[in-house]
Amino acid sequence: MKSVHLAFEVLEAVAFEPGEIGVSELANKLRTTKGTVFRHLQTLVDRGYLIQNASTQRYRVGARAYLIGRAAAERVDIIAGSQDAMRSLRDETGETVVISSLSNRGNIVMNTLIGKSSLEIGVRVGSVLEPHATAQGKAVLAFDTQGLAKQLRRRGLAGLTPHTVTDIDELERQLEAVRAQGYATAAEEMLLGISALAAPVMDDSGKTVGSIAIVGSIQNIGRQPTPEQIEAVLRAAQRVSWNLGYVGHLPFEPRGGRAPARKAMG
Amino acid sequence: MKSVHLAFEVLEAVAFEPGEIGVSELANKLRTTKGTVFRHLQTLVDRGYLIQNASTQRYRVGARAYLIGRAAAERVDIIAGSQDAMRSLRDETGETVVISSLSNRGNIVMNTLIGKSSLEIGVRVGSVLEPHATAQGKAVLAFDTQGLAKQLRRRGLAGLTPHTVTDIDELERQLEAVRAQGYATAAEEMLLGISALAAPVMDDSGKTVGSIAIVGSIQNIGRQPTPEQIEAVLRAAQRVSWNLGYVGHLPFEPRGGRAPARKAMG
DNA sequence: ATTTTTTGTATCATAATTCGGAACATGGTT
DNA sequence: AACCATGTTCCGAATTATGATACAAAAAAT
Repeated sequence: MKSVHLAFEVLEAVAFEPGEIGVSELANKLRTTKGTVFRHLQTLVDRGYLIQNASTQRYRVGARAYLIGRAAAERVDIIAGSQDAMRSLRDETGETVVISSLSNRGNIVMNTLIGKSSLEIGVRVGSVLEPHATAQGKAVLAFDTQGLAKQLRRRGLAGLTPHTVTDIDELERQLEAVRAQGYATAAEEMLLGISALAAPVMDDSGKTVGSIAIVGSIQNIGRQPTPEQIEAVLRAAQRVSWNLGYVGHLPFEPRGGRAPARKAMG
Repeated sequence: MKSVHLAFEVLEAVAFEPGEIGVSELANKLRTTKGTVFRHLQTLVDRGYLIQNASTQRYRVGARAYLIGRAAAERVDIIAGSQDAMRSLRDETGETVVISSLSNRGNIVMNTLIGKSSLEIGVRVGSVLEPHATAQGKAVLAFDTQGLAKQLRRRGLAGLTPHTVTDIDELERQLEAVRAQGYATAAEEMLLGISALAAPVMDDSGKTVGSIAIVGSIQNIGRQPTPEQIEAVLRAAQRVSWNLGYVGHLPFEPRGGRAPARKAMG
């Protein structure tokens, strides 16, 4: 479905462009001809997904794109089902809360709630979370059943900071620990000074569909997070999963039963 | 651009469907064949705009549609520029606030903020506002320069309640009043018991691009709204218009404020 | 001012693409 | 077991999108 794919390429290129963009610029960004891009822009304007600035003749995203996004927000389960849990988690921990969703395009940041610290730490919605260098990535990898971890062996692990796990066997060991604990951490593995704590979110079929995480300064979320932080994240993940129809408990037991791993480490 | 149009028809049909929908149902809703619809569904799933429920094999809107919408929310001026004014207006009046945007598909509800009354009155985002039977419609008609009012002559005015204005000349007289006052009202003209008060929103070129309105019970927003309500709506409209780059004042003078220095947004 | 470059838009023949019908597979219902 | 409705696959026909070329107008450069 070539033309449809191209139409969406055009839509996305314009939508994610800050400001406006013209036909020519788009054409060689998408490696096509001006004529083709022009035609696509026209139909998208027709449909209200884009609008053309009458004076500059350049294009920007339009109202209809916003409307289908709103419709989606009500129906994409992990968005609708995480609203309350996000707020609770933010209030309990004070940290920035990040929801990510696993799609065929990777583990994508879907929603965020900025923490209370005076220095605001955020993550851009829509960005792709590195599987091996983020807490969210590891939380999802550990409980994934489609063999995502296998794919990493071929690709290799890029080192983003001195703390990034670049050895695949070391990563596997960490994933084993994540499975045992029910949560994943990543301290300064993506960006120096920033740390995260994440837990997986499951849907009604028990499949891992995303994660909920807190992200903050390494000063607030330590290499070994506090039991309170862990408990709060696990509880939030459980709540969201239940909202998605997940039955039973996540691999951990948030309350009673086996306490979260809290070994006295050297 | 036939296939692209159809692709968006499919996307919209699925996105605005409450719950999930199947290939066959979609095919005769769009008057096409199953094969064609199926192919389109496939490419949309490919791109992440739709997802297929593995167990029911039916389709629903997906994460990417949400992301596009989020990107649009930041760049569609009237959405981004009305956030604060909406909240203020809601707090000042206690009523439900509605933002609408004028597009080639009509005057569309883009965003709402539910009022404080215990009986919640809302308007569905995405719905089309009747030009002649809503305060928002009249506010836009009165200040429109593209001859939207002319088009109504051909179409005629459908009576939705006993209070709907169905005479085109009477409507013209009302529009004249709207131009003089800067605001429009519609008491029980769309739905008995419900009343609204709206003011137009202008962009940097001075064109009317939408409206901001309060909607509520006829008990709270009377046939002749209070000066406080009128003042609040007018001030909100002025604020939003300024945020869109509109220079100078709307046709009224809210309270002797002056326009801020023109500043590019984004 | 005048040329040069770059922009958005229009046209058109070719070729690749999408379409639609029919056939197949599968699961649920009668 | 037969039936019905569903999602999916296949393939020839022809509609449809493509990209080269051309044009107008606005910037940029001379």
